[in-house]
Amino acid sequence: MFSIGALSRETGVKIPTIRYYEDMGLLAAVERTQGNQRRYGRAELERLGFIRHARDLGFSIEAIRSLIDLNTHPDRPCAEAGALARDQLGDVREKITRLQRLEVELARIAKGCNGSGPAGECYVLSSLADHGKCGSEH
Amino acid sequence: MFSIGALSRETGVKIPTIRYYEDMGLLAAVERTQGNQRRYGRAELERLGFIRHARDLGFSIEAIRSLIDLNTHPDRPCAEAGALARDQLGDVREKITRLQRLEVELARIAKGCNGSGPAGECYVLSSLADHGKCGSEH
DNA sequence: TATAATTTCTCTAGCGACTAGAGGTTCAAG
DNA sequence: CTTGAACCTCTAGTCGCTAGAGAAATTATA
Repeated sequence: MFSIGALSRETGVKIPTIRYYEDMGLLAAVERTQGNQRRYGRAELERLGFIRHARDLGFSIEAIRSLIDLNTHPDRPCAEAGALARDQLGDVREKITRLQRLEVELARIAKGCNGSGPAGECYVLSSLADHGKCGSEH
Repeated sequence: MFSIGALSRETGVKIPTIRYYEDMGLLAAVERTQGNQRRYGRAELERLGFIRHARDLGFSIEAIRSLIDLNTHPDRPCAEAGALARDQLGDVREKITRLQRLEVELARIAKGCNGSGPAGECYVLSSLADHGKCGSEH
């Protein structure tokens, strides 16, 4: 039996976040001591690990709710889980593409500034004022 | 003289967002008609373009405040603008690195699920439950 | 000029995923 | 049995917007 603090130490998830996951319905409302304090068991430790791992991979709370739902119904087909993972992968790839375009522009802009001149001649500032200087859309 | 709606159409920035930028101090509080409606000129159009461009590149409102500050004091050294751009570039590169690690893991996880079996045997779900299956940290 | 349609005004609240703090209660060690 | 750490609930704040209510101003048409 873990207190919320012990669970937090075990999993690396902060205490208010654990309570937040309970509010969001990702963690069940566990049993309490007579003094109203939460007491967790192995099952909750594992589920919290699952949640944390999914969060680290960028899944939304909403998506995790679906994943947990599947996880607790092992007889249901797993196509939905695969779809969620592929959606997430698509999102990540989109973000990477977008960020790489930004990287190119920012590198170009940052390189143009040697920091020695006055702001009136600064390439960073003039680049921001004039989108036309950018090589691509962003 | 533009109304806020005209400014919005010109720049592609939504009306509530324009008012938000004013609240945040990025756009000056412009003159009003007798009926209290905002009227903008060329200067605001350009500044809003600057803001939008910087936002598109991922600069925070806070960073943009500094950039605008420099922009309106052309006599000051531009080293700060360069530093802000390099910070932003560093942020973007960090995000890219992180997302690329996620991409690898997600691709591995998603690939393991052909969607035909029951959730009880789903590779996506078991991967989420067991971080140890991951090739690297994330 | 009268009226109707559109735009604008301010203000409040909501999004996602937490995080921080106040003020009070319970637990565990000595 | 006292002390201090950990816990409880609740509210509000973070960021960068976005949506909606209800009222007032502006613009277009008859």
